[in-house]
Amino acid sequence: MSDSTERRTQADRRAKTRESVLSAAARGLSKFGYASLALEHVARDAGYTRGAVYHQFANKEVLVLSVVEWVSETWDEAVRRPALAEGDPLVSLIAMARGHAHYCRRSPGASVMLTLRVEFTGQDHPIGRALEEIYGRLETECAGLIDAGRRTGTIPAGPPARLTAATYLTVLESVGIELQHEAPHDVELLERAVRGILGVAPVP
Amino acid sequence: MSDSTERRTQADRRAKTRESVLSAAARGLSKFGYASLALEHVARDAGYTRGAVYHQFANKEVLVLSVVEWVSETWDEAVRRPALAEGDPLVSLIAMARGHAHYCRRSPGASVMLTLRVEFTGQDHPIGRALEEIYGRLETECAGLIDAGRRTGTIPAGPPARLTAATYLTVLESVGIELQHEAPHDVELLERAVRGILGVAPVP
DNA sequence: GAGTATACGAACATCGGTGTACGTATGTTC
DNA sequence: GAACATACGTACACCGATGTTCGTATACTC
Repeated sequence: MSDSTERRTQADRRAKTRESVLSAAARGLSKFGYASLALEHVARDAGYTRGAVYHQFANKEVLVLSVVEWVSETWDEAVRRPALAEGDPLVSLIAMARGHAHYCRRSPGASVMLTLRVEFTGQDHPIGRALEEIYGRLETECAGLIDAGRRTGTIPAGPPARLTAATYLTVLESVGIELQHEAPHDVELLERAVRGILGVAPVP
Repeated sequence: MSDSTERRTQADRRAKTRESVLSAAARGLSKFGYASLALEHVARDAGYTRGAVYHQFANKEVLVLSVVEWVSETWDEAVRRPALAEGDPLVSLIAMARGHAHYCRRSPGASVMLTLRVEFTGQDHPIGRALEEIYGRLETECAGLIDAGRRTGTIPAGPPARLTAATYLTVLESVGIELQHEAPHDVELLERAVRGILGVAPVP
């Protein structure tokens, strides 16, 4: 009988377990944050015990770092790349905002990143450093887009590109999460905020 | 000898201790959040031991609730009231944003509130409820301002006032904190974001 | 100034959570 | 199918942090 509990190969079994645990850990992190995240709860939520979790991940820190990496890659594919595929810098920045709002609707990924960032900023911790790395790269890239748009003339002059980019990203994150269950106004309000930061006129 | 360690009356002594502990707890919360906040660290930072803390506050939860109340009242006086003193609703909303940016520069209060809100949203916890209470009132008030401004015509139509207010407050909080060490661009970028959300033209 | 209340420190009991050691069951290789 | 490797569960040791108890010093009352 080809029951659902049938997992033939070990690689399959391993992959399925890791995915379940990563997903449960992501949900847990978005609700409880790192410090209050109990691996017992994560394991239960994934349908296993802590033994399985510790078999797949060396420790709590490694598990969460894996979640961060996983979320980061997912977001890259779903939001960043499609937005960058647009030709114009301004169009890219707005597309990224709208794409992010849609991403927040269906994935706890953004909540995970925000929660961890709030928890670890100002600390000296591997997870904090991993987040800084990811956000730093993104900030640099967005600053580049802003600079390009300003040279082209589609984006008016304003505060330093780096700070404008930091503001842009912070707003993306917080507003996307705040309004994640308020479609369709999430997209509308996020675009309004972003246009304001960039200094371009409101949509008509 | 009138040394600095001289505290005559008991009420004075008590008040001084409570203030020191509250202030240390606020700094600690903004850095570590609730779960990772060790009362040993707070007491040390305030110049006492845990014994003093537990003498003044029943437990960790009560201490943090006191911090929340204290921050809330401080913010009210420094930011909300002066802004509401302005006649026009739109002017009030912008004044509140600018005032908040200044508040973030000098006080960890906003960081405390953000950290706690991220940590407790989605939980059923007294601290979470206290925050909901405070933010709910503020949101209602801001929604009222937006409605008023729209009736007057200084604020153009847009998404529901309640959601617009929620977005406004989220942005206030996150941007204020993100740029707290980036004067003078903090005020500039925060005003840009807020104007965008409200749908009013960028400042010239 | 003797007695009482308040402020604070020190030591202890307790608990939730992490990480580890070990046992069992399910695949894999020859 | 026998020997081995991998997946997972169970039980235990350990640690940090909370909250409580009790002792001591400082302020108030009469």
